[in-house]
Amino acid sequence: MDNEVIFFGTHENKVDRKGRVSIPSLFRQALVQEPFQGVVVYPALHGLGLEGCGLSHFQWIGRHLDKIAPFSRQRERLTAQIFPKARPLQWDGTGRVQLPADLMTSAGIEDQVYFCGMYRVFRVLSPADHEAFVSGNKVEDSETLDSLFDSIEGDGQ
Amino acid sequence: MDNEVIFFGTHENKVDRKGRVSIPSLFRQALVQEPFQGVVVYPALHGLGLEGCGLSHFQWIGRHLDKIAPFSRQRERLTAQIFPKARPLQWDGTGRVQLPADLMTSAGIEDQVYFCGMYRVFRVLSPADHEAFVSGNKVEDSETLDSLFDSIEGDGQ
DNA sequence: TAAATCTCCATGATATCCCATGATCTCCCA
DNA sequence: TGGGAGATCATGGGATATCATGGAGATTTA
Repeated sequence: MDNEVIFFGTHENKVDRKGRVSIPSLFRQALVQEPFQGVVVYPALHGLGLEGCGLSHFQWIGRHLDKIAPFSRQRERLTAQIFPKARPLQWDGTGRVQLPADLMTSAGIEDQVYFCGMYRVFRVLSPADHEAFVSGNKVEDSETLDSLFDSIEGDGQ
Repeated sequence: MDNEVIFFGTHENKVDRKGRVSIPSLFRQALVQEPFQGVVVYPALHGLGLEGCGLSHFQWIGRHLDKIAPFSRQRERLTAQIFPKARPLQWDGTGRVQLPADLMTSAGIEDQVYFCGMYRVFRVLSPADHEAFVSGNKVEDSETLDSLFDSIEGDGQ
């Protein structure tokens, strides 16, 4: 394939009683060229479940934060939203990672998860959240947060 | 010839009981110069069946998403509409790919499909959908989503 | 020392590879 | 112009590899 990291498709996997999950093979293939053979996982910004990505995309997110004034409340809020709960998870020889208990709790994940490819990132959802996700029923965030996120610019043209 | 990818014609192929389909030889020839020897397939945005294209055209779609604010709701909605159901399918030595079960289900595909060349993309349709497609009877999508996609600009000129 | 984490191996299901077959198409020469 | 040899293509089936998953044992951490 190409060297661009893109996450495709929906993959239903089990969480065993030790909290291990297989990262879908397609996702690992997308990340083979990354220096860190693993994923970074954090609570999703808009409502449902967890979000994950490769380490280098996580660094790219950080660079977007760098565009915001260093001591502003906005920067602090966004940073607080992502980093304290984010974890780099390295997969083992069989492609599994161990989901931290606090992330599982905050996402309502128990013994089954859905991995949803979302271009540069992916979602990790409980069955219930996945159901809501595909049917378009979103849990609404606070308007305040929304407007914060919307204020960050894209790559432009 | 040029290196420009264009899909021509209509091709009727069988889906075997393993879910394999031959990608029409003409389509594969159109993609010989692509780095990824396969196609990306996803539910058609406007109505019927599945849509497919080469990876680089799909990446071009992604680059439009990159123009949208990274954490915005609009970006997330557009992404969620395409990527969780999109799959890169690499063809084997005989030019066949394996159609994922969820895509077959969502497109009502069983043991026979029609490939319709549509310039830069192509359709993969069940016999019934193909019938409706050629006779011009479209199933309409939600207006909301349509207007979202329509708001994305082309390359201009 | 108990709990948690990691490594390694086994297993069933699934997807992929490889070869065979007939049908169609192309090409070349009578 | 016709017809036969060879190539290409779609398709079928068996063999093989990959993947997700479970569990035992080793290693680390608290």
